[in-house]
Amino acid sequence: MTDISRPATSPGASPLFLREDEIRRGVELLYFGYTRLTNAIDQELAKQGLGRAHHRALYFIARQPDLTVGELLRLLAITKQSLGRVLKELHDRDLVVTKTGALDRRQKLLRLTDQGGALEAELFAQLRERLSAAYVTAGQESVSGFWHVLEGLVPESDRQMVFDLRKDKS
Amino acid sequence: MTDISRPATSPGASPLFLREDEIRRGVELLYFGYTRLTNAIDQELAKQGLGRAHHRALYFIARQPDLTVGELLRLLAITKQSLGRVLKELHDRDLVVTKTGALDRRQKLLRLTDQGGALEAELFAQLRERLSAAYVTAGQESVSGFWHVLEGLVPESDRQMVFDLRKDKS
DNA sequence: CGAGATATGTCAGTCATGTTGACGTATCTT
DNA sequence: AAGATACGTCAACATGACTGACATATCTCG
Repeated sequence: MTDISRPATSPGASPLFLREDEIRRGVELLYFGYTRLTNAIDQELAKQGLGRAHHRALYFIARQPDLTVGELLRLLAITKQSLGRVLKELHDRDLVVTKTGALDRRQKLLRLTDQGGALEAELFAQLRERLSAAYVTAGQESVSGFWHVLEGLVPESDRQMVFDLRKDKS
Repeated sequence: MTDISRPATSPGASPLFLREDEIRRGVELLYFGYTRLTNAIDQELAKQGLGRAHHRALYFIARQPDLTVGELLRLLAITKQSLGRVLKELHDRDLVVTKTGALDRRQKLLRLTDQGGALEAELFAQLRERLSAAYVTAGQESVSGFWHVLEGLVPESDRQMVFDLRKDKS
């Protein structure tokens, strides 16, 4: 597992010639890290008869209450049809409620019910457990690097949308 | 949902009390980073009439020639049935060949054909482009942190398997 | 040598989640 | 008043996963 730094022979070498192994390492860790993290909540979801698609919707609605359907569609990057099914199921189970937008009455604003909030919190607790452990083991410096690299993987066109999750809707 | 964190003043506080926002940021970046990276190769795959499942198999076979079916099953963490379908399609398209294990004749060792290797290389080039750019922007220090955190997300029980990808089978 | 474990393949049926393309209604904007 | 936008919904279909059972060849060990 060697030193991944720039080619020893050529300190300023072009980014295009990063060693293949460095790239493969990233691909693999991203794959295993992501899939294993999501696995962490599958059991909990299965108990409720829900799938990962439902979790993603719950997650983003929890993250940004009064999210519109259109915003959620852009975040998930799936079709209206697919999202419609998921939202209908969440609504039928009283996990999500919608209200008509105040500024634009065409919009539907999404919110979790108390029950939905409780479920999301339970699922989030699993994610927190895993990610916290990884953060603590790696240390604060590493966490910053982790974020930094991942930000670079999000295409320019999506970056603002992702960052906006951290703001209140006001 | 307010600040659940430890006092900002207490650097060594318990891992259980990392601020919620730090965790959510990780979840989101991991989600967007992973999905956007995999999106990068979907178009190429679609041209060949293949899906992501095929790519994952191609990837790991390229990574470790003479991989056995059982090892690939453990890496992908899917069922024999699912993998069987994928391998059959790759075999039918002359992208993958199998040979009987020399040491254990029950095993089938998997390898890419020249054609399979060429396709994998083309797909890998897309991944390299994206990841290289992210690495370069973030810098070497960040890349190490990125790896370090992701390693922490892989459960102990899988870690050896993931690290072993970097070794030759000899 | 023979019994049991292991590596692989395969059957049939099902499910979750995504897709396309068309169309309808309410509402906003100009 | 006309056109754009936000949302919902129809039918039909694709992909990739699942379960559980069973078959075959081969290895390992007593």
